[in-house]
Amino acid sequence: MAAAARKQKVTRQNGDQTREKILDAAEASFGEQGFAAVSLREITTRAEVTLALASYHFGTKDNLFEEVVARRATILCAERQARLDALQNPDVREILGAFFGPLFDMAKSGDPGWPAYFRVLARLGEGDEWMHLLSRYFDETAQAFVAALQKAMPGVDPDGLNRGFVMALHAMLATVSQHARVTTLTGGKVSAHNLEAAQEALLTFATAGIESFDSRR
Amino acid sequence: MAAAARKQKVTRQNGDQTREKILDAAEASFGEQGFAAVSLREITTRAEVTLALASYHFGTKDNLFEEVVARRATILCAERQARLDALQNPDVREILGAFFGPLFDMAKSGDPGWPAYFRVLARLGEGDEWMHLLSRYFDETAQAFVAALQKAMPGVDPDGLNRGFVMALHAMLATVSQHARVTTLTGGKVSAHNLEAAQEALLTFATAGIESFDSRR
DNA sequence: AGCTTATTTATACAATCAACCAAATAGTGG
DNA sequence: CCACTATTTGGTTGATTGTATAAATAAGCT
Repeated sequence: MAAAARKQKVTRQNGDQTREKILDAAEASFGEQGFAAVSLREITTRAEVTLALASYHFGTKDNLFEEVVARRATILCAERQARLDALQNPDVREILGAFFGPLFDMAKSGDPGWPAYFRVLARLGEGDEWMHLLSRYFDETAQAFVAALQKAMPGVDPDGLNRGFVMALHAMLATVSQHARVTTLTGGKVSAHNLEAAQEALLTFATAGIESFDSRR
Repeated sequence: MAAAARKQKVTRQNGDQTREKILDAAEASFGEQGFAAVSLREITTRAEVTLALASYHFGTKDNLFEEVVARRATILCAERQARLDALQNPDVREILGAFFGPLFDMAKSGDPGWPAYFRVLARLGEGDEWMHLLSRYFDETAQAFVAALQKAMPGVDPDGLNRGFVMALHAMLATVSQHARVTTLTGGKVSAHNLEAAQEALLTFATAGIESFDSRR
């Protein structure tokens, strides 16, 4: 019955449950309002734990934020890499599909944590304060995708390709965070929450955008 | 000699100068750190005025922020609209050029306030808290451009076009705010501050992206 | 000159913040 | 059972926050 493992698990289980509750609450609040606008009190209240537990489990507010980012980053990047590796001689659309796909699947998974997480990521991309987190958790996978694109488009200027990839990245974040701009701009006619249509539009848009750097077309 | 006008101007001139100083400082700080992370004390210190002058001239912090957004929004939208109106039977690339162009011209104008302002705008676009400001100051012009695109691409699904426009918008903001992601991703090989190259890449990327919604191509 | 108004200053306030700490609790291994 | 460790609690600390206010300054107008 693996008594030792169970005992150890039971011992830490309470603590881990608390950790997760705090991370969930922090993720939701950071996604809604951004890092600076959220207080630890708001997070711990939302998580239904006492204030000091945030310090106990995460030390500082900065550290808590990093752990929020890190928690799902690993899952996300692993899935991306797996989809990329499964492709054989992929074209641009397939590569970008492997890059965008996991986000939409997770957004539609029913776990409300994922949409909240994407809003956190979108905010990460707004300033340079947290650039080191983006680099640490996403650059490796991102570079693999850029390399794949380069292979699919031989002879294309790498600088332009990198610029295009980053632009596609921002378009992606604006989409999966379900940012309401497209809704207000159209007077409510287009909903940011229609992920099916958004995914198709994003893939079409980004594929054409990136392929446009190939002068042979 | 319009003595009355001059007198009134002189009376208010001191006040207007401090107003501008506060707006400049607020613009710079908000751009660097975001709304919530900046204190009024930091702004007034930077502007070399006393704290209470912020309250006197702008009332609340929220109001100061709105005036920061509004100040250059009118200039920007007027220039955009003028360039759009100057076009005759424009294609997609020309329309987007009229939309993006003013941003780059102003970024290169030498006034450091413009880059700071673009960083503020980029932050505005990441959350929904300030959506009403975006709507109030930018929607009218933006809708004119969407209409122009629709005219240049008759028969294209308007929803897709709107989605494409918003995606182009986010790519644009990431570009003109000179966000460092492209720099870190490439290990410093591509600089976010190379506006010439960035403008060309953005226009190429966005044009192809939006034209991709035209099924006749 | 005096009266009025706009601007600026210094100061205060109540609320909130992140971080810290000592004590209490509970579950585990010896 | 006892000692040990992880977890949780309640309370405090000193700093910082946005906003408000009363007094001072200056400048224009009659």
